[in-house]
Amino acid sequence: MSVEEILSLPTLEVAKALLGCRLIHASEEGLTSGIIVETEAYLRDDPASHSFRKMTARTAPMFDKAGTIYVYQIYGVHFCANITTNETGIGEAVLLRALQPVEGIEIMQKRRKNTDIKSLCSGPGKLVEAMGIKKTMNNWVVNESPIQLIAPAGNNPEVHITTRIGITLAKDLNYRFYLKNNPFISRK
DNA sequence: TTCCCGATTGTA
DNA sequence: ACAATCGGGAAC
Repeated sequence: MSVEEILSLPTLEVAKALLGCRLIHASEEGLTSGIIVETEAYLRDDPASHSFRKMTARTAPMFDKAGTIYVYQIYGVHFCANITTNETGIGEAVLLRALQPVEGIEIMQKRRKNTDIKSLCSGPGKLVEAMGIKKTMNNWVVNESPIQLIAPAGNNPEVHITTRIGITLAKDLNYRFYLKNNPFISRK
């Protein structure tokens, strides 16, 4: 399946199909990339979603076309990155929660001040920092910017589905997806 | 304009 | 177990 095809799927399917895809950032500092190993879906009728029942200035990127990047600050400390899904006007997105580092590991380690490869991208705030994703990249579009996405060549990986992490509303929905037995996910 | 709190992380 | 830290969004 091509990236274009993946991004045209319903949000929950995108969250699953993004697993195994390669995320690349060709930055000024150099190129970093990793395999997406963990995601979460946020839907429009989902109380835990920033887009729940309304659009605001902050969440506008979630309502843009599929492939738009939504970057927001959390806890006043960290940033998280989402890939928007669905057609323009529908506020849904997939949160990138963990990557398996592939290229530019030294650059990631420099950004993260951390030498343990397992801890480089094992969380939404961690991967954003390691990949050099900035708030200014909010509204960028995948494959129309230095942020690139490449679909996997091989067959379908085995996927685990669980409840989402760190939320209180709608905490029982099984909207979290990760690659089974992958050591680079945020939590077991 | 005030107030509350979160899709987290690193340290104790 | 808990502090760090700040902007969005709702309430007043």
